[in-house]
Amino acid sequence: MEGSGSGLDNASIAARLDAFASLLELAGAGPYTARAYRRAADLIRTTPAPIADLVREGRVRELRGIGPGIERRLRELVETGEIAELEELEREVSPELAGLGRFLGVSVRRMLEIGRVLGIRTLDELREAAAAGRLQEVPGIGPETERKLRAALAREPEPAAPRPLTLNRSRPLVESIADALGGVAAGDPSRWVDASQRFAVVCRSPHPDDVLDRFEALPQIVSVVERDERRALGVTVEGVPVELVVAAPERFGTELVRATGSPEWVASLEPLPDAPDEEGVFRALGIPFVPPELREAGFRGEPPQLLELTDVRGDLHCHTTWSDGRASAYDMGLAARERGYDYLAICDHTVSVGAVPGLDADGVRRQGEEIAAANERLAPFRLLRGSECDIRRDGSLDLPEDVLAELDWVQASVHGGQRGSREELTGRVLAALDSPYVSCLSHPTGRLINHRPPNAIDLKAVFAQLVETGRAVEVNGLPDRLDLRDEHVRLAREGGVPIVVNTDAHSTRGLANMELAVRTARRGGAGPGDVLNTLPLDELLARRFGRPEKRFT
DNA sequence: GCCGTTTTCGGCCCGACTGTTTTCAGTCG
Repeated sequence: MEGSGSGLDNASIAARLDAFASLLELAGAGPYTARAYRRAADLIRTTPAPIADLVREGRVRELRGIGPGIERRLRELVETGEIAELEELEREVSPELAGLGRFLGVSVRRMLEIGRVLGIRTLDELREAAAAGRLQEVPGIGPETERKLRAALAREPEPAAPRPLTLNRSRPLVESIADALGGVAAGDPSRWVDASQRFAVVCRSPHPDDVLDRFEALPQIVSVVERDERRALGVTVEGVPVELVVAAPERFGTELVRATGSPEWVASLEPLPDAPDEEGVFRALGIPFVPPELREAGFRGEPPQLLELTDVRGDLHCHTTWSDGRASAYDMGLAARERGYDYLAICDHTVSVGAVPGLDADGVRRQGEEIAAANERLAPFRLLRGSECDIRRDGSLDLPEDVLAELDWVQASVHGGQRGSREELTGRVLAALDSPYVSCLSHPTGRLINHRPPNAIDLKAVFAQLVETGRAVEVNGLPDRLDLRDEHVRLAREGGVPIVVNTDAHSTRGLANMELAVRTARRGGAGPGDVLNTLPLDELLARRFGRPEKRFT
């Protein structure tokens, strides 16, 4: 609301851009044009930066995603209250229906087709038509699509909320600002929260005005929406709010603990004593130092010994050009050796994944020859012959037993049919774990942060089966997976399931995501003793339970 | 229409697959 003299708040502006996007798309504008308007609308809807003010100040283009074209439309909207071309387009089609497509998950074109066939122009009329069972009158809509549309119509629209940032974006965001100000990154990313929403930087200075001025002048800050003596709330070029706290030197530790911990955890320690550093705060509280990853609601007592990145001796899940990776097995091995590892398991996809190139039995064997040759050049470092073997719809594995038996390490994963029922998914995974050749279950819940919810799988049942047969479960370090997530790591660890921290790297750079897997494991309280790939290679291979000798003797 | 550690043009993932439907949108890594 603040400062919007024209009465145009961000939500209204975003709604107009969204409508424009839909109608431009319909009018035959390029798909990238419509996408650009939608992205700008999403940004404007969720940022606390006052867009109307930024337009008047000529600063709106500092936001990433707003260029000269959209700025022109925004200026028109702010100055005249409308976008003339949009009003023109709206004479021809129902803007309400056009906008609905996005909400209901169907294309604008189909939405308007629904309106044309059923002779309706508003959401209320659409609801009536749906209730009257008329949706199937529209060509291309069968019983299944009707069911989905009715379900979507029954949902209440969710209030706009900014998408949380995954760690590959959230950490650089706070770190770049902290570095520029000589401060320390805080907020959710400092605890390695997988989907961060609260961003903060804490600086130490007896002259807060200087720091606050520098913050306002940073190139990555577009707008400062709140400022008082020692605190400011700025909005970055990504539209994300970042809190700056300038602590007096004697209270730096206090403010850092406050800005790092989750609100619930901080509240449980209040009042926080003054101290110049974090250690001083914990000392004054009379409790042991708590690593940032554990500063969550409910944490009490003595922190366990946590896994360190340097404990990890190898990575047990990566891809190569044999499937959808970008580097050869040799290059991946070289990069892993440079990271100080002793081993790396090459686990390319198998054929039934479909959407990516996958290996069949013959491919796995030919790759084995390449890996053997690479090992001669990499020794004593060792590439392991592995597979990310798909768990098919019927719970069977996507490679024949004799091929699986040749491999050193088998990750098993569900790829297709992830929206199946709890019974289906749990059954599939348990059936796959029946095979003695599976070493580790990959990305068990299949979630993709901001894209796909976790599968309906009974993790407790799966964990019980893993414990019984001594197989491991993965913490996948891809920033949008982090699967198992923190709370499931805790569940696995408490159940005695061996954990493996992996990157699922598709390039040599991807191997760096090990830190995300390690931090996620730490958030779940995992120590080196819980994690199999802290072991030397011979011990790791000796720990592969469930091999034929165990099963068949 | 926007953008840049492929920087002022050429990408912006995409192509096979699936379910539902009979032409297309969603899914998957």
